[in-house]
Amino acid sequence: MNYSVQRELILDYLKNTKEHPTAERIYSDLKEKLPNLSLATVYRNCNKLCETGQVIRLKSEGKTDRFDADISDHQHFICTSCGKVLDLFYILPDEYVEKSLPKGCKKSLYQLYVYGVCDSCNK
Amino acid sequence: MNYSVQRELILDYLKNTKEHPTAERIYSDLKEKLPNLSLATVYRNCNKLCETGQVIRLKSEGKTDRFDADISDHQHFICTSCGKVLDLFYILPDEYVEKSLPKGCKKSLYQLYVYGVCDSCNK
DNA sequence: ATGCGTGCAAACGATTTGCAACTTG
DNA sequence: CAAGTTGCAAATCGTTTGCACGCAT
Repeated sequence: MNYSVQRELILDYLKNTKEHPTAERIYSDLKEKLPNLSLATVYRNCNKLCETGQVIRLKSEGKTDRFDADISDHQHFICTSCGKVLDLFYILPDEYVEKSLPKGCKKSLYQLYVYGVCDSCNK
Repeated sequence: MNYSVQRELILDYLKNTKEHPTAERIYSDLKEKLPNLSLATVYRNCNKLCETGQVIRLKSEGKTDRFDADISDHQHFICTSCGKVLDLFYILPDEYVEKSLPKGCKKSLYQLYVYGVCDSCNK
């Protein structure tokens, strides 16, 4: 994989946010620095970064996927009211998950989504 | 919400399968009994059944969502090779999940997706 | 020089919507 | 009769792809 300015900036952007942004969001925010960035490039790079394991793709409440460059062991809370995604530091006990797998299945990773209403929406 | 034959058959169909079918699948299978069923009707009814909590919508590996009328406390294993979705009977300890929530957040439900390779794909 | 990455516009595929006709209560 | 539901086709929207050009190695 060759170096590219776009990819570097996208990864930087993702590493410096806690927002779990959509591709569209990454695109519009980076457009300032890279005026002729295209949305397709954002998608292409996010996909590559996912393949290399540097980024995680999240299925959020709506239809739009979100991206996260925090690849440490953590899960997500999704607000069903505003759609916001927050980090959740609940770690599942591996042995138990392992035991509950259907026969013959090998697990690679898991994602836990907790749905609910966030602090600000509760008011 | 009024009664409708279509909705009843869709719910019946979902209750009698372990396949976690896509809308397309429900549509083509029910087409035999209801020759002029339309895909839009399947989506409309699955959405309504989700709203009333009788059905759960699953974000699967690919882009197509799947539906599940088993609303008991269970989770899902997704095969990254063939896309199959299997039930997983691992129950998260509620109190721990509760404790890990960001401040002020109220949880309603959670979904755990374990990714990996299933028995048949392992061979 | 060769191939990888880009921007653009067009294509794609899953899901939703507007509408007129038909059921349901 | 009023409101909810349907089938159809068209619209929408997130995401991907083909292409010609430019940059990395």
